[in-house]
Amino acid sequence: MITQAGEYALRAIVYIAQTDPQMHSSAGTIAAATRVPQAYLQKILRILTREHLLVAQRGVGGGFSLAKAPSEIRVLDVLKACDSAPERIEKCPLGIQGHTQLCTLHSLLDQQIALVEDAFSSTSIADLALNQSSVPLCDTAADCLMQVRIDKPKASS
Amino acid sequence: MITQAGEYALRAIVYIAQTDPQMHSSAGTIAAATRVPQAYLQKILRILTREHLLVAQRGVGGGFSLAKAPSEIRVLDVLKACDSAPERIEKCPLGIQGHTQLCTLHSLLDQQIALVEDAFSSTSIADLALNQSSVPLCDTAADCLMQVRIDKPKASS
DNA sequence: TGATTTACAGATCATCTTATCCATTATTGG
DNA sequence: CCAATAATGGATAAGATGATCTGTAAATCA
Repeated sequence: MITQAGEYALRAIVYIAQTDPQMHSSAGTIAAATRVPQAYLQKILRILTREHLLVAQRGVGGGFSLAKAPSEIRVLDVLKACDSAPERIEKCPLGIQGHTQLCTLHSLLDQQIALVEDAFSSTSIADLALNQSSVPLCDTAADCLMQVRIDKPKASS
Repeated sequence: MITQAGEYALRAIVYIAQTDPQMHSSAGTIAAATRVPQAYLQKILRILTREHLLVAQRGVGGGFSLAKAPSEIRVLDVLKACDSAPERIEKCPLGIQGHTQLCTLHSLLDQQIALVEDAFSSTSIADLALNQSSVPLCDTAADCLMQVRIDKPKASS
């Protein structure tokens, strides 16, 4: 349905939307919380930053935060950013001249794509972020942060 | 949405459904008509035969034909045969213990998958095959056959 | 200024999907 | 039996996606 990169991007951006808007989340923290390979996630976060869905901050206390309000980011925007959005079938995939209308098969396929695209277009990250009645994406932010700290003991040399 | 193999498989099976049920269509003929690389299509046709959606016949006049009535073959069956069917999200993709319910994000994704699966499950090949009111998948069978013949001149050595 | 943190950039690797090629086997027709 | 046709099987190549690694640049803190 969507690519792995698209799935990872959505996890990351939903996670960030659930954290304090003032804070930055580092790639390592997000990776641990969302169970995504960190090195790969970093590339995806870079893409989302380039596409102005996130803002990045380097150095101590840095990381990533949303570039806009969660309600202003559509699921479709995130998927488009990492080339994972469903693409409508514009013209005959067989490349037959004169087939100006889609055949029955491709009409069916395009119709399904259209429905999915609609759903992703009308759902914002705010709709997916944690609230009273929703089920959380991952364990609580506190848990995740703890886990990261535990993994990094002080070097003693 | 679906893989290339799935798309090719559907093209092929819809094409065959539009031909005389008594006749066999060779891989070369189907490939030319549906604009699919012949060598690759042959592997897909083999899969569809193994899965008992098609029957194969070797030798002169041989080729492929449907194993059942077009109305008895669902789009979903064809996609499943070539591992291109949308897969429901059964459990938390993050692998978090205790997440017995899907989070809001994955509920959205699973819901879309379910809708598409439903559509593909309730549409048969008969629904896609040529009839009075439908748009054809490819050029007429006659055209396609001609094209194949033209491409194969008699060897003269 | 120096050390630490963290994002950035590019190269590389692995895996999966897509696609090609060639030899072999079965079937038909003369 | 021989020749032609067409599916089958397996090996291999090419491309895209997913994932890793290493070094560099920027920011913070002491």
